[in-house]
Amino acid sequence: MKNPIADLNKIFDSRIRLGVMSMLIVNHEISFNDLKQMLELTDGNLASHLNTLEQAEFIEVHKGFIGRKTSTTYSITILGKQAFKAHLDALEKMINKL
Amino acid sequence: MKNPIADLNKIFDSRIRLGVMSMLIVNHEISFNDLKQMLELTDGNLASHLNTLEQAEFIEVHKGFIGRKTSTTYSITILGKQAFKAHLDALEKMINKL
DNA sequence: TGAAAGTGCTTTGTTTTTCAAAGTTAAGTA
DNA sequence: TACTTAACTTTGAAAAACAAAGCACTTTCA
Repeated sequence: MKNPIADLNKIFDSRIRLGVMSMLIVNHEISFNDLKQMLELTDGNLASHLNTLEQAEFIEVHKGFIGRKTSTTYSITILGKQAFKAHLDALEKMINKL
Repeated sequence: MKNPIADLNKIFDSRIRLGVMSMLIVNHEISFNDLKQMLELTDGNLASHLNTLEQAEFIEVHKGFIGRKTSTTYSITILGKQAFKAHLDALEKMINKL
């Protein structure tokens, strides 16, 4: 039998990063603030997880405005989509031995 | 909208513990050694994760023998089964907004 | 105009988690 | 008696998670 966890992506071990990715798969673009509120995180905590995802090139940042207020939004990259789907597939495989 | 990660169990953030649980859901009883080999872990690392799961009362230990050799085996508890299933449900819900 | 509040960070420092490696105990084997 | 295997525990180091505070900038409100 094969190691069942070998294909799970270490980056997605984190509930928070998993949450960010799942939100970004559903909504094309989400603001920092919305992520913060939905996931109930402090600024620093969220920022560091977003940073990890950005380093991995799984998400992209867009600096913009809403009216005249600054607004930073995030979206998933193609690479991120692939990695996330691969992770979900691996999870599914691991579990569907049930 | 509700916090999508609120129902994910922190204990299952770990790939390793996730792997242990998924193996124990499939196979009623597994030895330390088999887990070690399947998940490709060092003794200490596996032992500590098993310990975490045991503390949470998600798994049970059975000290026994194979022939005259000692053999420690592990099995999932009812609580563990519930917690794992709840976690998988939460994951599914989170993801099935796709 | 000036204080307060919001956005999106970075910095700081603590706590927690993760691991590998080495040591340990107890039993089995050559 | 030495060596091996099983299943740990201990140690220690590195990485990760996190809250809180600070910061730069802007807008809003009294």
